[in-house]
Amino acid sequence: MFSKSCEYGLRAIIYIAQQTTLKNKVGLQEVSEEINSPKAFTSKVLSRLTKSNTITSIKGPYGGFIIEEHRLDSITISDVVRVFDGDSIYTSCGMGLKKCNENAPCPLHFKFVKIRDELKAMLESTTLKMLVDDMNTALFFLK
Amino acid sequence: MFSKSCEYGLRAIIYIAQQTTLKNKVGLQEVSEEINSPKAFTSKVLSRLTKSNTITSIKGPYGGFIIEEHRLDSITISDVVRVFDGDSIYTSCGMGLKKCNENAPCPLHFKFVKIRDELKAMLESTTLKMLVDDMNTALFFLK
DNA sequence: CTTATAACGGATATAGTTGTCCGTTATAAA
DNA sequence: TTTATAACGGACAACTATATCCGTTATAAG
Repeated sequence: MFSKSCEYGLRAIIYIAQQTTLKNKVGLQEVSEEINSPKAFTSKVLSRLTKSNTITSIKGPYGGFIIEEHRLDSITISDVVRVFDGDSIYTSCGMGLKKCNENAPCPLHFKFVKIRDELKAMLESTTLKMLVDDMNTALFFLK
Repeated sequence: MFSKSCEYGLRAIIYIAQQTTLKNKVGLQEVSEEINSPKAFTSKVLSRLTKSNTITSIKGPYGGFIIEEHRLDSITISDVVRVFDGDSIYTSCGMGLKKCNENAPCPLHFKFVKIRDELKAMLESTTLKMLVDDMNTALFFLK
């Protein structure tokens, strides 16, 4: 469904979001341990989130990664997915046709669009804040 | 969403199904032209569909590929997807956790399962016969 | 039986993704 | 100003998916 980069990115940003609400700044080492991901690769992943202005990085001693708290309810899962995988998940044809739309549909087009739109709605309506709140009321895992 | 192999496989089998209802046997050359896919690679794809007993191949002159007509309403899109991509699309975690289920869920698990189940239901309920019938009542494209 | 045809299958090439390594840059603390 | 720390960034390695090439096998027709 999503690329590995995107999967690590989702797990990482949710962990950072959670720690942000606890006023903790976290480093690469800690993130990769807590989400069980390869450290060097996770570094690239976090850089992409930083360059897309989704998270904030602080260099040097006592540095790390944070998310500005007021942004937790404006950053959605869809935002993160777009950073890594673009919008292909929302637009690309199920059977790989370059040009497939309601005017020139593949045989699966209309059934596919229905599911795709629901996925899109779910990802766009789910914010980091909602997920962090969920994690405070029940047990969820990131590794 | 699906692998390239799977995408070619879906387009190919729908084309073969359509031609089967017109009593036509089709060859590799024709299939790859009609679905706009690389010929040699499509050969591998069709071999997988043959070895999984989804389509039938006939070697030698006047050979080609067919689908036994009585099977058109028992072969689903899901069957084809499983041949190429297994059942990962139905079972794997959205954020890549090896062990993610309702007892040890990732933060997206329950929202994800909802969409996944709808996708599964759609793919499992869509038969080749339904798609071929659709193609007789409106214009659909395979390339 | 011979020939032409078309699927089959093994080997190899290419591309993209995932993953590692290591030196550089920024910066907080002493 | 020096030192230690942690993110950054470029190069490269490994792996997987995609794609091609070409000889082999089966078989229909003459």
